[in-house]
Amino acid sequence: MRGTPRFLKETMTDRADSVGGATEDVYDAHRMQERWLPVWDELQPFRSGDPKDAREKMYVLDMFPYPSGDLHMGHAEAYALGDVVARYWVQRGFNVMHPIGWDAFGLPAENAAIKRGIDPSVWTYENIEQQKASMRRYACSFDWDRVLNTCDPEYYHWNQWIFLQMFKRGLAYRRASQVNWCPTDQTVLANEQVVNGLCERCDSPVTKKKLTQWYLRITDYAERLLDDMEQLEELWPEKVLLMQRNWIGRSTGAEVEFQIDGGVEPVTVYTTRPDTLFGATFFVVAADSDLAAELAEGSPAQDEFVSYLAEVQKTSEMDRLSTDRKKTGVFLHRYVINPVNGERLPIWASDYVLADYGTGAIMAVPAHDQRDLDFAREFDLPIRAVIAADEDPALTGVATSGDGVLMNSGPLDGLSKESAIERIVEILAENGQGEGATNYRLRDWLISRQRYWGTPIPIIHCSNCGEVPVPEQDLPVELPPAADLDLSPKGTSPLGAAAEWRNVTCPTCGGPGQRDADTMDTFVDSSWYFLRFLNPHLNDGPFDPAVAKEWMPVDQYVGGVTHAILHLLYARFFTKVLYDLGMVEFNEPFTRLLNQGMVVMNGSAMSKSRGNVVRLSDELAEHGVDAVRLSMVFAGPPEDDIDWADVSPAGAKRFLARAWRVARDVTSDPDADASTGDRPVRQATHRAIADAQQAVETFRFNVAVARTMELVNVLRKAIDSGAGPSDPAVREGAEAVALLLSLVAPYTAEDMWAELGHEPSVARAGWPSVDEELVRADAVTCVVQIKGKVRHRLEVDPDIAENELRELALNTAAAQSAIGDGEPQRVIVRAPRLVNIVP
RNA sequence: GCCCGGAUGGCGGAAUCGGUAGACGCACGAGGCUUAAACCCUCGGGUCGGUCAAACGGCGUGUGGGUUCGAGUCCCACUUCGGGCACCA
Repeated sequence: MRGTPRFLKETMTDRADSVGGATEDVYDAHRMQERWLPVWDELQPFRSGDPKDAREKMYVLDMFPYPSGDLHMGHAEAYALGDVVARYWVQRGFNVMHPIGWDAFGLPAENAAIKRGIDPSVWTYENIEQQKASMRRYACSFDWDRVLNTCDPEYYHWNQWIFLQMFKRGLAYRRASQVNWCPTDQTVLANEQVVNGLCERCDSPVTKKKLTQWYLRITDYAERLLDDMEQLEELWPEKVLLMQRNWIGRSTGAEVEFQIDGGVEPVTVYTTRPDTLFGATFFVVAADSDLAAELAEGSPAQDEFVSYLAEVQKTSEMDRLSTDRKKTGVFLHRYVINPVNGERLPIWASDYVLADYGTGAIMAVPAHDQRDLDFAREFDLPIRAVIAADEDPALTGVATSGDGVLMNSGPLDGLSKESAIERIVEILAENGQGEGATNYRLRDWLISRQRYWGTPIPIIHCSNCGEVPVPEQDLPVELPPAADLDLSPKGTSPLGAAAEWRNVTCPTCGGPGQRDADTMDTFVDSSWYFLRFLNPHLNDGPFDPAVAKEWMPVDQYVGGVTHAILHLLYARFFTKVLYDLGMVEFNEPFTRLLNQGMVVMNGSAMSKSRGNVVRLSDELAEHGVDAVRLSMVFAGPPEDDIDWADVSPAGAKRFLARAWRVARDVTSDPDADASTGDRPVRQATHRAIADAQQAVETFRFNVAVARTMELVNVLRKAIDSGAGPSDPAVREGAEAVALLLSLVAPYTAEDMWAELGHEPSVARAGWPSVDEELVRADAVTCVVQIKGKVRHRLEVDPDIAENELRELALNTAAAQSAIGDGEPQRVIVRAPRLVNIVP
């Protein structure tokens, strides 16, 4: 201990010498860290690239970090948990690949650059070096030969390459649409950057703006993204699968064609309730759709429509989301014809219909859809019920949307909802007026960003040839130096000002062209990085398909639930695209997924503004790496949040010191024959190993630690007042503790291993084998219940026969007094644990 | 509003299949070691009653009901906390 006065240290050393001659007598976490780090650097116990390695392969992956400053408590938890899994499988004899890299592109680097006038790359690489050093000290079992940074041209080269493959197949395309716009930062925002309608950076209300942007056609994969989740059942948290299902949002219904009165082209609507078609009393198109503008053109309502649209565009996202907002809209003085009954329905434009879902137009059935009803009541439009119900929606203001018998619906009258849907789809199909259809909530992925620090989009715009892909041999398109550019937000990409970089000749016609000035969303980077780890420096492709066949898919992925939707969905999408390109033979990238919770403080997320940030570096300095890691792992189930206020790294350290002293106290030789040792101690040891093994494999790491603690308690007692320090069973137990602890507290485990006379590294020493004979108890306690209440306890042989146990139980005084003279009504025997007597 | 998940001592949490509720730890208390303190070692504790202490008994896993010989675990209703989605037709 660093603060221990000198004279005390000497006293303790004297005592140690008199006991057994151990070189160190005090558990000193910092001494251990200094002692073992260089040894591990030398041994590289977690290198995984040897082609001659015969061990079975296992790919364990932690979500890679964004390099914003040094590691924090969240990292400490995530990497401690991932490390337990990786180190466990190494001990079990697997060839574990456990790589790490940096998700190094992104806005914080650019913000820091603007603020301090330095190059984003300088800030980024400095942080990476700092985090790398911290991870090394934190004893993460990473394979340091596989490090990658997504901001390296050798990495984003392949972002561009994959983008071009998608572009060639029509999966990457540019279109104009309404996007989230931050008026302060003058930039487009991704959906995930809009928090409660506010810009996550500057908190200004987000509005919509029509811009031409690049998209990836993830909606083409909606069906497969949904269906392939079957493979992940039981292997991914149910919660994540559910969130993904909801996000994709499949719905089934029908598309119905409506003729515009006096028009030529029909308009199609999507509805999940085609059975209510006879209840349609008006028609609504999204105010910001092209169709609305076309219909308004030349109509008496044109001026009104134009000012309404302007109003809608100005409306902040926050207001738009408010639930009790009044419905607004404009009557376009145009009509559509209801295909089933020929009725003329007035067409309205409103912002409650979304331009980018379905067809951007709906048939309104106010009696059976709350939104339509609200709108109808606002503008005095007719309401016609077509499903029988007790209440009249026109009077109550509450739409009846449940099941019921159809009425006022011609051929559908008297049918149930289900059969009416079936029937109407048949009728529409026969008349060529519609068909059954499926729709998804999922939208195409907007990937272009007006930012500097990202992957340039490898497209050249040419006035003759249009969008021309940069030839593959010219990749990567590297970022121009930041020094000459103004990175401050101004609504267009900073790259636009890099004239020399931007103006190029068109690869197709040789005429003047301009590079696309936008960069890619950083989620592109993380959508395939797990494949790049296989060959992080490969020059002629993103990865080697043959190597991918050996290692992929990732056996165990570990990361925060914050990425439950976006990152995991995008990575699954990319994997399916690569499958279609013939580059991989699997269609799901992550076989098993473990979501760890967050580290919070006093119930809320740590943040500077709350002033409740616990600094990892302080905790490490005070308690040592192992104690912090152990605290994280022992605090509770990995998927639950950890409240640091409830965690005791001091207690963890106390336990580690206790374990360490047990190893130090062992006096037998390393080759002592355990089978001659004390049987109860041996039983405790083997039971602890068996339980811990089971617990680790089911992610109950806290339980594995508890079993290790129990074993240490048994060993402490055995040494002090039982079998004694020379008993071989005590050595066997201490060695088991070192091996169990090697997953959680690598320094302590290594030091114990050395104290026990073994060579490093304990991390590769192998998992102790369990002797089943020792796991079985010699005697178990059997409870005798009378009507389900415990009245007596018996010590019995674990293999006792049911009859025998029954007799024993019936002969107890408790049973006798309960039964009296007669026969018991019922006796339930569950040998060897329980007998329940019902008198 | 819709969809999920949870609720166990002062606290974090354990508890395969419905079968001894509260493992392990934190905090706390008592004792031992020590001139003393810290460290360390041992012991204690759900709660109410009972007792010098114990034995022993009643109650007890958010609330109310149900199924069962037996429920923290299964079913129904509710309370409450947390998460996701949110005008998706």
